[in-house]
Amino acid sequence: MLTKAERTKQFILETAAPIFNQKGISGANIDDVLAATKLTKGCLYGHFEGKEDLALQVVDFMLKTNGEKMLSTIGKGKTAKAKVFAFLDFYKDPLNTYLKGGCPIFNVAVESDDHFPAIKEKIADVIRRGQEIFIGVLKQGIKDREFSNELDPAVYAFKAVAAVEGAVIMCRSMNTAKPMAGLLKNLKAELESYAI
Amino acid sequence: MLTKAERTKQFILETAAPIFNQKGISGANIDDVLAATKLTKGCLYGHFEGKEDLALQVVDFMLKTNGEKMLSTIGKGKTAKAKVFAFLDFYKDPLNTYLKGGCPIFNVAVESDDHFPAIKEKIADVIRRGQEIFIGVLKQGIKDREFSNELDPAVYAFKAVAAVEGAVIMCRSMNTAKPMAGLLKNLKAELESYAI
DNA sequence: TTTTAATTAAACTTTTTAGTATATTTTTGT
DNA sequence: ACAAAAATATACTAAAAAGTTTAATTAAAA
Repeated sequence: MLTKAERTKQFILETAAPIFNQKGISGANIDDVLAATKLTKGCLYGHFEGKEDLALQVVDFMLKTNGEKMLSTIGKGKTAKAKVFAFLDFYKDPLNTYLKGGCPIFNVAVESDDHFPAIKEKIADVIRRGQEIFIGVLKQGIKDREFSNELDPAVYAFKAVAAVEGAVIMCRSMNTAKPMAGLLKNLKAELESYAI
Repeated sequence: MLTKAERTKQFILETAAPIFNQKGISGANIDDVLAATKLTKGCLYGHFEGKEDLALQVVDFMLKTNGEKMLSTIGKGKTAKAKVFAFLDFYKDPLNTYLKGGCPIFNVAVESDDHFPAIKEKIADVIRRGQEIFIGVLKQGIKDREFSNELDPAVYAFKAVAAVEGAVIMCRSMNTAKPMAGLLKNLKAELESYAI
């Protein structure tokens, strides 16, 4: 069992995550977190060195959580096609993401791009690992004769992620999930066009 | 000719734009702008009411500039296909965007999503108008027998923008333009598969 | 059931950033 | 050349956010 301190720290991270995901690292502030957790400064500073430390750990928490959810989602698919479809459907309701504020990877990617090099590198790692996994699934699908070898795993994996994530941002801005549905149908149809 | 005041204001906007585009609205600060412009507070506050006013006008400036560049780019294409290709190539070098820091539309979209409703609405308008134009080009292409009517203009337009913009973010994070090349080739090939 | 760990409460200091004021100097358009 | 406009220099104030301190209280693990 977790100690009280560990549970509190976890609770802070869980509560701070949507705040940072929505307002960004620069936009979020300690008082927001204190208000949301209803903890005091003394307590928060007992668990984190300061805002920078908190921000870093919140980012780590969001990436870890996102990775787990994603892996568990695609893990449910037995075939390569099922895994890809599961991935595609992960953000099928972009207005209502499991973590308030959209996809943390891309939110943090945009903000860290130019002036948080350490965080940027973490995001880059996550993206690269995601691509490797996606490509691996597609290659397995080709090996298993699920897909023809006309399918280019690297290109499809990159396109699928870029398109879905770009779509999340567009849909959230326009406040409509509609175009996402058409996109997912299209990306699924494209994959199926390679089915043997 | 512009008055001195108008030229200075324009200069401030031009200089502040990359700062806001890179650091975000929350992350950018007045002193950054003063340092970059080498102007004094008295001067800056003579042209803008405060940071919020500056941020708003910087966003307007970025969106206007982006729109002009984009329109002029696709305007160079004579055929629908050429126009779409021109759009696709707009961010073919995502590490080196005309405005430092990547695409301002998506950067601002991500940041404004949850806590700058007025700016969010501006971005949504820009995205909607962009989609309308893109769809219009594709419809014209179908009308002109450039493309078969199997092509779904709304779906392709949305996918192309989402994918390219998502790719810009991914490439910038990973510090490589490589996957963008594969994506563009693929999106072009897909469009050409509808050529009559 | 202690005693150790965690948390609160409240009043602070510090730092950063935004914003103001004004007399002086420089530039511009006429 | 001159009056108006623009920008500077300097020295502020104000506000917001970060971070500190410590004694008192509460809750948890041994």
